[in-house]
Amino acid sequence: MTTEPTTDANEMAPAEGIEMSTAYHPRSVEQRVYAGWEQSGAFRPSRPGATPFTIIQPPPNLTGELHVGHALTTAVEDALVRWHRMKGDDTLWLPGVDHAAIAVNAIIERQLREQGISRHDIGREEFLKRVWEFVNTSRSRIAEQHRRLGASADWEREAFTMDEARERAVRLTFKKLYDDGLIYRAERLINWDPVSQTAVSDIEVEYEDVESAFWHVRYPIADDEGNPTDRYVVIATTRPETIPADTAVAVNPEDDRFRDLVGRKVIVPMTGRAVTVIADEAVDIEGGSGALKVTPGHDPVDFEIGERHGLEIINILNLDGTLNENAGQYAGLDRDEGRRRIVADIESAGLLEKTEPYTHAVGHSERSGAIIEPLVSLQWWVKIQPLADPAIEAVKDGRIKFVPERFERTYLHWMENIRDWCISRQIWWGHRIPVWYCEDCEALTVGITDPTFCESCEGSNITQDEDTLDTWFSSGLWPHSTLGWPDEDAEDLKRFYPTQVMETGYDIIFFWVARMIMLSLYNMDGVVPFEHVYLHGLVRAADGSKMSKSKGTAVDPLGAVDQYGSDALRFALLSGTSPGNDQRLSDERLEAGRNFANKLWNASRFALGMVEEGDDLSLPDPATMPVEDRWVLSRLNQVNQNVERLTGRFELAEALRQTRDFFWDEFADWYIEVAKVRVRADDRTPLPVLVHVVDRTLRMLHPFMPFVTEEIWQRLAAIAPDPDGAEALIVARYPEANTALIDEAAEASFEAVQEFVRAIRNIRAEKRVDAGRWIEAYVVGGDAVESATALSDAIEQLARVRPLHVVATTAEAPSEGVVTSVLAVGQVALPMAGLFDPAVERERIGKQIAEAEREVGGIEGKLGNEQFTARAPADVAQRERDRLETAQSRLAGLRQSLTELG
RNA sequence: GGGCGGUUAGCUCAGUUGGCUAGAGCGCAGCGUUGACAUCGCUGAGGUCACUGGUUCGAGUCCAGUACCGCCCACCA
Repeated sequence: MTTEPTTDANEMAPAEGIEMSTAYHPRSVEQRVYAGWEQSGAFRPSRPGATPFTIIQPPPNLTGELHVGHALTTAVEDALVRWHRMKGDDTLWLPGVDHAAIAVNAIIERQLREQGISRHDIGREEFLKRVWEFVNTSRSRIAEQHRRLGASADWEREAFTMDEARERAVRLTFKKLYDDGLIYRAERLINWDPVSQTAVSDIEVEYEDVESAFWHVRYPIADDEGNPTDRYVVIATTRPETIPADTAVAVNPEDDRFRDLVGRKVIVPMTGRAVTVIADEAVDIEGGSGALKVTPGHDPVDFEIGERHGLEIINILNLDGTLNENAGQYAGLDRDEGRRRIVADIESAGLLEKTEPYTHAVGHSERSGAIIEPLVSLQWWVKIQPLADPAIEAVKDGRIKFVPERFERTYLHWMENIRDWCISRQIWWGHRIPVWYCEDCEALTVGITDPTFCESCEGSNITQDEDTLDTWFSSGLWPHSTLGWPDEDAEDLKRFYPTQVMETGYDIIFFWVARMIMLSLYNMDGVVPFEHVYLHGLVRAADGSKMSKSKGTAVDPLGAVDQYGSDALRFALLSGTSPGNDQRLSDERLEAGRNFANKLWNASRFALGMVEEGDDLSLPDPATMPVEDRWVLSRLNQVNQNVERLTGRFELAEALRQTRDFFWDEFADWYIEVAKVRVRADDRTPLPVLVHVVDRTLRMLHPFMPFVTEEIWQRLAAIAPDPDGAEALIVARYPEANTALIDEAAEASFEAVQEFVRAIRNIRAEKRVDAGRWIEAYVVGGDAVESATALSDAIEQLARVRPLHVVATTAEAPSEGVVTSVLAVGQVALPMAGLFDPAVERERIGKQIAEAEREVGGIEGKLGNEQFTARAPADVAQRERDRLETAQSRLAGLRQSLTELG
C-alpha cells in the first residue's frame, strides 16, 4: 500500500457541515470517521527525517473473540501511536496476528470430534485446509474488531506469524541455532498433554491444587534370593498408578532410619519386580515416609535421580493417557481407573498401610485443561543458557527498561533459573520443524528451503519431521521478522529496528517478552528488540475476580462499544490503567466515559455554535485580555504541560484525568458560563478563547478518544482552519504548552471570584433561598476587588444575585441583618431580613471561628518550632507564613462579624 | 518454601523525588434555575490514609515488624 503524506479533504469532511446535532450518537460518528481515516491513508503518514516510533501489537486471540484485555492493549497502544504521530514522529504500528498453534489446533480438533472423526482420518493436508479457512475468517474478524475500537493500525501491513516470510525467518533461525549447537534432539522427560496429545513447555503448565490422597504403600524388603520377607518399607505416594514404573527406592544418605537398607532390594507391589534401595540427596528426610519410590519415566525429580544412578526408565503410559503393556494387568485402563484398581489391589494384598486425604498441586495444560503427565519422549530442545545470558545483560545494563521497574526482577529471576526449552509440538498447524531424516544413512538435514536429498549420503530417501514448532518460537522473532528480517536491507528493518515500545500484559513476560529478547538479540547481532517494555495490568470483573464467561462477569468489549460507544470504552479502560496494576471494569466506569464524551460534544457544540460569520478568531495579546481569559489559558497550558510529561512516562490515566477535569470542571463549568454572559452582552472577544481552548483540548484528547474528538474537530476546522492545513485531527499537530501564557496572578484572581460565587451559592442553599430568586449581595473583594468588579456581571449570573455590590472593605458593606461568609480571599454578605436569625448566625460563625482558631494555632505552633524554621526549606517556611497571615485575617473577619451580631 | 503487589470516603480508585487543610468518579442527602448538556447543574455529608514501632522540623508518602487479601515462581514424593 502506498501512503500519501496528505489527506483528502472531501473524504474527511463531515457530511452535515458545522451543524452539530443536539444528541451525540457514537455509532454513526464512529463508522463515518473511521472510513474517512482509512480512505485518506492517515494511518501512516510518511514523514521523512522524523524520529521513528515503533510499537508492536501483541497477538489477539485467534479464536475470533475479542477479549477485553486485548481491547485494553489496543487502547493503550493506539493512544501512544496517535500521540507520537501528532507530535510528528514517524510511527509504525504493526498489528499482528499470531498463529496460536495449540488453541487453533484444539478448535479444529473439536470440530472434527463433533463430526465423529479425528485428524488422522482426513490427513494433514485436509486438516491444514480447514485451519486456514478458520484462521482467515478470524483474521478478518480481528481487523474488523480493531476498526470498531478505533485502532489506527494499518491492517494492510498486518504481520502474521504463519506467512511465507515468517516461515523463512523461522527456518533460518532454526538452522543458525542448530549449526551453533544450540538446538538438539534428545529423549527427556517432558510435559505431555494427553488431550491435545502434544508436548508442552514448562510455562504452559499451570499448577492447581487438587484434593487427592496420600497412599502409604508397603514395599516388602526382599531376601537374598529376591523373595519378599515380612519386613517392608512404607512409601507414601500421590500417584499409585505409576508404581509399575518404579525402578528404585531412594532414601536420603543422612537418614539413619534407612541406612541399613541402602543397597538391599525391595519388591515393587503388584509387579513382583525387585528394585534396589539407593541413597540420594534429593530425598527430603521430612517428606512423606522418608523413603521415595523412584519413577524416572514419569517424574522430573525421579528422572534426575535415575540419571545419577543409571536407572532403567519404564514408560507405562500411552499418548492418550491410558496405561500401556508395561503396566501389566492394568494395561488398557485409563489412568484414573488404573489408579483406583491398583489401590484396591494393594489394599487387598495387605500392602496398604494407610490413606490420608491430601491436597497438592497438579499440573494442568494451559490450553486443554488436561492433567499433564510427565513422560519420556524424543523432542527438540533449545539450549537456553547461551541465549539467556545476553538477554539478562540487556536488562541489567538498562538497554531494555521495564515499566514498572519491578518486573525487571521477575524477569531476571526467571531468566536466571531458566531451563532448556522444549520446542517441538505434536500438532499439525504451525511451522513444521525444518529437519529431514534420511532413511538410508540416518543422517539429518536442516533446510532453509526444502532439501531434495540427504546432505550426508546424497540419497533422496528423506522425510521431514512430522512435528511443528512451539508458537512462541516464531512469535519470539516478531520484532525483527515482521520488519523484514532476514532481508537485512529491508527498509522497515533499517528504519524501525530497534522498536521503542513493547506494550503488553504482565502475564506474558515469560512466554513472549523473554523469548523476543533472547531470539532478537541472537538474530540481530545483539541489538535489543525494544527499548521499553510497558506492562499494563489485567482487566478484572467488577467484583475483582478474573473475568469469566460462564459466571457472566466478562465484559464483551464490542458489546460495550455498542452500548456506550468506542470512545467511552477506551476512556473507561485508559482511565483505570496504571502501569502493572490490575483494574476493574464495570458499567459505572463505562457510563463515566459515555458521559464525558457527551459533555465534550455538548460543550464544544455550544462554544462553536456561538461563532458567527465575521468573528475574528485570532487570539489577541494576552495583556489585553480579561482575567478569566488569562485564567483559562493559563490552566490550559499547565494541563498541556502536565499531559505531555505524564504521557511520556506512560501515565496515561493521570494524563487523561487531568485533561478531563480541566475541560469539564474548569472550561465547561466556569469559563463557558462566564463567557456566555459576555457574549449575551454583545462582547465577541471570548470567541477566540473558546475556539482555541476547544481546539487544544480536542488535540490533547484525541489519542484517548479518537472518534468524538475527530468529529468535533472537523466542525471546528470548518470555522477555524488549522494553521498547518491539516484536514483531520488524526494528522493534526499535537499542541505544545506555551509557558508564557501561564499566569499565576490571573489564576489567583479568578479563583477568588470562584470562591465568592461558591460562598454565595452555599449560603443560598443553606438558607433555602429559592433557586430562581434574585437576591441582593455584597462582595468584599479585598485583594481581588479588581477582578471581582470586572466579573461582577458574571458573579450576578452565576450566583443569581442582583443588585450586586462589589466593595473593597468590610466597612463598605452592611453589618446589620446580613448573613456573611468570611473567606481567605475576602467576604460575602447577603442581606436577609426575613430569613435572618441572629442566634443561628452566631452559632454558625462560632463554629467557623473555632475551626479558624485551630488552623491558626497549628500554623503558629509550626512556625514557633525553631527546628522547623531552621531546617525547612525557605519556600516551605514562607508558604506557612502566608498561610498564617490569611488564616489570621479570616479569623479577624469572623470575630468582627460575631461582634456585629451582638 | 521463595518473590511481588495491595490495604486511603459506603463502593472503585488517584495521590512518582516526604511539605496535605488527603482528592476524583460512582453512590448518598438536599435544591433545581439562566435555550450546550437531566448522559445535566448547584450545594452538602462522609476519611485517627490496615496496625505497631522507628527516621525526620514534618510521614498517606521513607525504614522495620505484624495482620489480612491477591498474584507469580518452585521437582515436597
